[in-house]
This record gives sequence, C-alpha cells and structure tokens, in this order.
Amino acid sequence: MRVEELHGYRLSPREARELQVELAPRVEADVPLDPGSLEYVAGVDVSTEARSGMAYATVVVLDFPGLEVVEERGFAAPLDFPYVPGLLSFRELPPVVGALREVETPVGAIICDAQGIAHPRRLGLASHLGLFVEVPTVGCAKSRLVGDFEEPGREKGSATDLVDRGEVVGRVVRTRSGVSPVYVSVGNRIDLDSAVRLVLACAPKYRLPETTRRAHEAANRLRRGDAGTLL
DNA sequence: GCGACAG
DNA sequence: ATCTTGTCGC
Repeated sequence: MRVEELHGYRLSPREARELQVELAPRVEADVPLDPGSLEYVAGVDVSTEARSGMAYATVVVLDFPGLEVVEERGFAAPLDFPYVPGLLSFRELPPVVGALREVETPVGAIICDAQGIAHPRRLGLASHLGLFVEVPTVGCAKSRLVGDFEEPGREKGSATDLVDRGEVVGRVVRTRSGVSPVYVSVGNRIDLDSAVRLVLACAPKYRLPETTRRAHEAANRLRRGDAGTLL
C-alpha cells in the first residue's frame, strides 16, 4: 500500500512537538465510513526489544465483516527515538511504515493500538499515520493519555465521551461486559461514530479488536524469531 | 514543586 | 512496551 512519509524522524523532542502542532490541522475528523462498503480492515502493532534496541512492527489484514486473516506483513527497524508520552509515533512509525508498504490487499481502514486525536496536540500515532496513507485510520488504546470521562455502563456497547480541554476527543467504549473499556478516537479521514462502530464490529468476542489481537501476536512472533507463518 | 503520562 | 510464577475468579 502507498505510504507517503511527510518528514524524517531524526528530531529532538522539542522539534517533534512543533511538528505535531503543524501537522494536526490536516486531520479530517468528519468523514463517515460505510461499513457496508468495507472489504478489508488492517491492524497494526509494534513489539520492542530493549536488549537489541529493535522494534518489530506487523500489519495483519482481515476480511470484513468475517474477520479472517488474509495477509500478514512484518518489518524490523532500530529504535532511534525514546518513549516519551505524547511522542510515541516518532518511535514506532518507522517500522510501521515499512510493514505497511508491503501490504498488497486493498485495505479500507486501519486500526492502531494507540490514540488518534485523543492526544495533547491532537496527533496521536493513529492520526499521524493517517496523514501518511490515504485510507481511514482509527485509534483504539488500552489506556488513557488525556481526557476526562465518566465510567461507561457495564454492558457491552456502552460508551461515554472522552473530553479534553472542553473538546470531545474520543469515546470510552465497553467492548465486553465486565472488562475494562478501550479508548477509541479518530485517527484521520473518519468520524467518531464510525470509528466506534468499526471497533465494535471488530471486537465481537474479546476486549480488543481482532485486528489488534492478531497484529499483537504476530509482532511477538516476529520479535521472538519464529515468524515463519506469514502469508 | 507535584502529579500524569498511548506503547 | 518488557521483565516473569503463580494465582484469583468466572
């Protein structure tokens, strides 16, 4: 798939924040997505190895709404940027871009294991990546970076607004009754309601979307070495 | 100065 | 994220 990196990653944390402020206005958060026209969804995840200083990114493509794996790609790259809350994309995007470029399936949407615009400068990894590709991106994180919210109802599908500095930047969604909720936010080229519906459609059985689960296990396999089973 | 802080 | 055994709970 086509990926257009808009800049390099050899920046200081200070420069990275300035770049986020410059790029954030380009995010489109009002584009509806018709689930009926979606054929393939991709999940992206990164596994890091401090010992070797390497990052292993994987992209797993699932058919929709069946959610069966149809393609898997992996890419390794050195970790040149430290983990700094709010600057995660500068650390993980290099390997993610490498893996995405090898994807051949015509993906209709990408779900990232990170935040979208639910970010201090409205440019979490899902949004940042969304500016590099032409397809819609969604952020589905396991924990909160910014924003206040009320605990959503205990039943599956229950959700509440994630509000930061007076703005609704995402939704706290209960994908399964009884489990802790996930934090869904717009990546790029999609609206919040569509993003939430997509995440729920991809998580019919577990807390995390099938896309995230498959990408996560594939990334761990790649890091451990036994990444023999990739289509 | 103190607390918070995606992965 | 990663380091790690057993263990509490549905």
